[in-house]
Amino acid sequence: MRWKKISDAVVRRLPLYLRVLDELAKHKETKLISSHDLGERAGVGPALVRKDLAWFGEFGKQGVGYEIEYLRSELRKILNLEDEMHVALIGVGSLGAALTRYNLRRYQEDESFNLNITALFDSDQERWGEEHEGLPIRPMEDLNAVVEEQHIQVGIITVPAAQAQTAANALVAAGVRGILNFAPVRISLPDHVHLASADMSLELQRLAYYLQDE
Amino acid sequence: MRWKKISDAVVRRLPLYLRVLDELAKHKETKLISSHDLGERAGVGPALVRKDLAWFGEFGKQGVGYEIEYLRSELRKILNLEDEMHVALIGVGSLGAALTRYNLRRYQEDESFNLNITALFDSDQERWGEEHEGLPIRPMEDLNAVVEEQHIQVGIITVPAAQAQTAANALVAAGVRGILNFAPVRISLPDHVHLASADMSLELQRLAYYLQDE
DNA sequence: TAGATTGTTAATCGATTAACAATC
DNA sequence: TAGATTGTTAATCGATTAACAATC
Repeated sequence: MRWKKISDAVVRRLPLYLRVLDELAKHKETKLISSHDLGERAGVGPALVRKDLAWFGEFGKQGVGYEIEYLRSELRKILNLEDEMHVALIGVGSLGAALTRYNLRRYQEDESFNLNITALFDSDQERWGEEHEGLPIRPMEDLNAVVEEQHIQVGIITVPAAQAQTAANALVAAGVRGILNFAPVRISLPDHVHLASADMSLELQRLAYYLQDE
Repeated sequence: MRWKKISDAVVRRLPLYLRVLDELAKHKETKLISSHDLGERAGVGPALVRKDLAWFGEFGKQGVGYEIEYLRSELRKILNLEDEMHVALIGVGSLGAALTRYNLRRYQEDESFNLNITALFDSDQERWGEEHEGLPIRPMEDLNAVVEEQHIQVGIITVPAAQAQTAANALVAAGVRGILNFAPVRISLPDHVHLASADMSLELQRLAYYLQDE
């Protein structure tokens, strides 16, 4: 599939829409949804919902709305969630271990959740061979080989801040094309590798701002 | 302090700037930084750095730049990070426990990090009384009392998706004014309570989009 | 003084919202 | 047919960038 230059603001909303549709599909109460209703549930205006979807095709019927199952399946195609995506996690401290557990559980419980952590790495020699959720903790030296073998496309970084850039470099060198960073530092990546970040301390500091006065 | 309607886009960048300044202050190699250099390290254009800061005052000197220590201390005031902020965490599963550990460590190691988890809650009776990182796990019934006693202003939600809204409601009722949500659902809050979210699955789904073709 | 860099205004760019013809 | 809702274009709104006078 190929659409030219969709803005990131649009791409960020697609998973929100998908989540609403997943929920509705599960309950099977209705077959149809309007842009108004979908927008309300996703926290987005109705015009924006229609505009976002229109970038990718015509999925609705005038006067009727969108068929939930159909739109859901189209969104899964658009987001590239049809095939399983393999993920490597670097840094099996308590946060890394928790995310692994959390992800595995979601993967097992939700048949349509295709994002799966399949390999764990840690630089601490003491941990090598240890198992978490059935996965062995491997040395960083194995990264290249495992990424190739398991067709890993994404890496999650849960190492301390000081080691995050090194971990990112190793992932990039191994051929990963997306990185989700939990470490509280900015990491630099070449243009062809995409970055997502989940930086709790930035979010908390932002909240602190809004707690002032009033 | 009171500035009228600063856009959220601006507020989100302030912690990035602060992080750069913290780092520079630690190494003590230079006393001054230009908007160009600060922007480069934070991943933001120089004009935008100056414009962002100018919302709050005049912190630089023409021809010279910004004094690192001074700007850092001003940003800490602006972001409301001077006083300690107490945080309650709801849902002490592996993720909640990991975040507690992670936060406590940061709090202990970094003298200027003032965000501190001081109370843990879980709805599972089995866990009550159990200790994590020196904090007892409490029943939700205690929330109101503890929030008041400990002057808790922010709540972190790490319960399963199905219980996230209930947890949020309880936090709001207890008087919390900011919530950081890790559960993969949208939660609704009254206008006076601010929301931050760290939703790993949304980020991974977004990455999946960018992994397509090329 | 000459060079550098701020604070700020004006210009540009991009994203959201409003409006409406098409049509189910 | 009448009512509803899409897809899309035009209008608005907001955020970023460029430019430059002020001044250290």
